[in-house]
Amino acid sequence: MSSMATLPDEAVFGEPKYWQLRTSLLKAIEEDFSSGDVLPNERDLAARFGVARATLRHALEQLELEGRLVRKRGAGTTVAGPRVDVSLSADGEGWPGVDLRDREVIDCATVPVTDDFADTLKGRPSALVHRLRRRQFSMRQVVGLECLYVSRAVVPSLSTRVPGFERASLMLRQLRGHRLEGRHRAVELGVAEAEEARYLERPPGTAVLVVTTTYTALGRTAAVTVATYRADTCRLAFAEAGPTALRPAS
Amino acid sequence: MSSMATLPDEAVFGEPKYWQLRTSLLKAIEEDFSSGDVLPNERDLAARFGVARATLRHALEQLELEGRLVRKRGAGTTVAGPRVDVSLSADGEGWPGVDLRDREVIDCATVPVTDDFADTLKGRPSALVHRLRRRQFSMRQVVGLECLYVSRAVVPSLSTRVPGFERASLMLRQLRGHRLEGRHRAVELGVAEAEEARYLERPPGTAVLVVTTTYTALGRTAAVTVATYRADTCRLAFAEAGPTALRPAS
DNA sequence: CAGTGGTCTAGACCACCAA
DNA sequence: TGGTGGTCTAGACCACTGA
Repeated sequence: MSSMATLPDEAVFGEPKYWQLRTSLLKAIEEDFSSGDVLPNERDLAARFGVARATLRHALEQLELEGRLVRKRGAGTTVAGPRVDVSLSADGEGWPGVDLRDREVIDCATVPVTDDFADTLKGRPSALVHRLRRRQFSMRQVVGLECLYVSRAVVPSLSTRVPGFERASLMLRQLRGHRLEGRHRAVELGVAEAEEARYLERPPGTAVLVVTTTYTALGRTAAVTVATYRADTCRLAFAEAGPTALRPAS
Repeated sequence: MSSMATLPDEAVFGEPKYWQLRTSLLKAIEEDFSSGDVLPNERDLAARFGVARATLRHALEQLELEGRLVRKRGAGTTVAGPRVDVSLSADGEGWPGVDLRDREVIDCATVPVTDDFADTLKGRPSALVHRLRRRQFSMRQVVGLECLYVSRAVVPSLSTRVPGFERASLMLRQLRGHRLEGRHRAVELGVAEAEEARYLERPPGTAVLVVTTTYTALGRTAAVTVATYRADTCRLAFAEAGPTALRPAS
């Protein structure tokens, strides 16, 4: 605790106060705290460092973004555990995964295409696509939200009579029946909108890693998934597997 | 401009003001502005929306994190262009890339291992590794910083007489001489520390996408690269290439 | 130099959680 | 119900950019 009592005396000029504060706090939580420990409340901490609460909060925000702290309204601020590895290549050898471990179907329906995919995914006769939304867990914690759009050119019809859960596995089975011709992935930073945020059990505006995967089959874009993972608690792992998967050095 | 003049009348309760503000601004910059346009200054904007400047700034911070705005101290706030695609699989079929297009060598030296890699990378006789730091450009803009650590078990010696630039390509050549046995990648969110931030031409604390790649050769961890990309302006693309690269559907 | 975004303060009130 | 983090305000000063 002592090491977090003060700011460095010889203030590094040009370094904003909130950044020095972050560094001091980071050192403190690494040395004097461990995963799950509760930090003093913001007002006390601010007083102890001799700064305004807003300044202290600025530092805490940084550390939360880095996944070092977990703050909960009404409760308190605790030291975070190490990030959870989310494997993106487990499903990886092709189509989206079907295994139900750590996955929960939210809904599966046929809906109008959202603007972004209109050009790549739209089937001829109509502008409808199948949409499967799933929530992904790891270590019993919500880590991400996965939204899979499937073109009707690939999976033409889907009975509405079947409940969402079974419709989901029906769709995935049909999808896997096709030969996958290509896949493309992109990762970028985003923020969770209201609904998304609720599913992730976080406030709106939370930073998320957005993984967009495009699947090609039958010579066209057959499906697209947009998966968002909590940036504070997740690390995305692309295990490019064993020796044989790689081209030998030339 | 008119659409950004006010907050929605029927304030969605439970939605914080800064979030409504973000949404209004986002709509405005999508409808009434285009890439490169300059926004009114923060004091004017705050007044126009009838909020405190801090609240307005909170909204702008969100939009900046999302890559929709670019704010520059002393200059102003402008609407950002689309994110730059950084291909991580171009080098991709194996060892770190050697091509010099869009790459600038910062330095190449033999240094003591940094704590994090001590266990995985350390060679027997000493705790020294080779370190190559490069800056990566795309469209003439700095997008990332790449730091490659190479075990001395794989590249034993490296003349200090040769200047950094040539030493770099010498090292890479030796590295590529080995057969690559495996590779592992992870992506997570981080923030740029002071020095890192300078290279990226951003203030400290800037959100970055951290890509950690581990290379296996000679039955051990031969090299590790830690690459950081500006999260606001970059999208990481993993082109998993053509049809043949994928396993046929079973 | 005037104008911009960046930092910091001191204080208020609110929404939520746990005892 | 008391204490926590979350939001918001009004104002000050600083550091930087560009004409």
